[in-house]
Amino acid sequence: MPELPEVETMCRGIADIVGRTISRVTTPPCDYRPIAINPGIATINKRLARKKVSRISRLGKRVLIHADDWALVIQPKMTGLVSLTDVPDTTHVRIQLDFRGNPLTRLQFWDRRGLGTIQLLKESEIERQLISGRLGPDALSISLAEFQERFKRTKRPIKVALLDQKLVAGIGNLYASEILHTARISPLRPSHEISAPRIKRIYDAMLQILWEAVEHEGSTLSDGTYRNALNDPGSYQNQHQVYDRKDQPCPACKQGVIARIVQAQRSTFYCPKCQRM
DNA sequence: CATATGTCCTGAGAGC
DNA sequence: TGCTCTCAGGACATAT
Repeated sequence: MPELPEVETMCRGIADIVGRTISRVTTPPCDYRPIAINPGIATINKRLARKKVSRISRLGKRVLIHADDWALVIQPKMTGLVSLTDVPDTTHVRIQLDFRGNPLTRLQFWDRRGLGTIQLLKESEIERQLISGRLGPDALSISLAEFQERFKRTKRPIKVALLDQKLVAGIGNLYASEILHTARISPLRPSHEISAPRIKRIYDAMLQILWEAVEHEGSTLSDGTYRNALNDPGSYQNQHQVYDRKDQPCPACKQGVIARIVQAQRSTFYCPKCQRM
């Protein structure tokens, strides 16, 4: 489940295509239902062929490939992978970019479950289509003051609020549990009831966890599909304190036992002993 | 407006 | 062994 650290790793992994000229964009034949792609592949190919990639950027959990005044926006969602090297199989490749020059370089977006999406947007449309009303500030750049302000305004449990991309962009189900464990805050606590110093603890934990996870190139879970640009797994899964560790002892307080609960139809893992407030 | 719920999708793993 | 069933969750659509 690519969240901010995994998507950031994907972006860094494809940095080599900056400066390269796209020769063509294709969607390989696929037996599965076609992925959501807008506009169609023929239009995308027409607009991007012969254009030079100017930069790569990330918006929350999306990868943006900029060329000319276009941005190809890839949203990996659950099982998507953007890579210049081998993807797990050839049957779930959803889009491929070929480049002039070295024919071995090609970028593939692979997505087994096909929940991911692909959009081609004018640079000038990014703000209106992707950001305003949809995405809050990025988790790695939001200020403490803005973070406190935003989480003061919702009554939902803090875990559920952390997943709302309109409040802060980039946190997903795995890192939300890890962040709250490091901050020693109960995932059940209504966000607006949490004191400013405790919200600061969550903010600090968010930056610490996300940056550490970026350094570890993300988390590769038991399904093994998430890989970095060299097709190696990430290593942050070895640092997980609570995620998917139900019934194991809490690594922090050594007294509690990790519990799994369900909030907003998502698993939450936490230590009821040391995350009481 | 704020919040809650349903939906999409595939394949791993559980259980019998 | 082979079958059926459940579950994983990001983000949008729709309902309350």
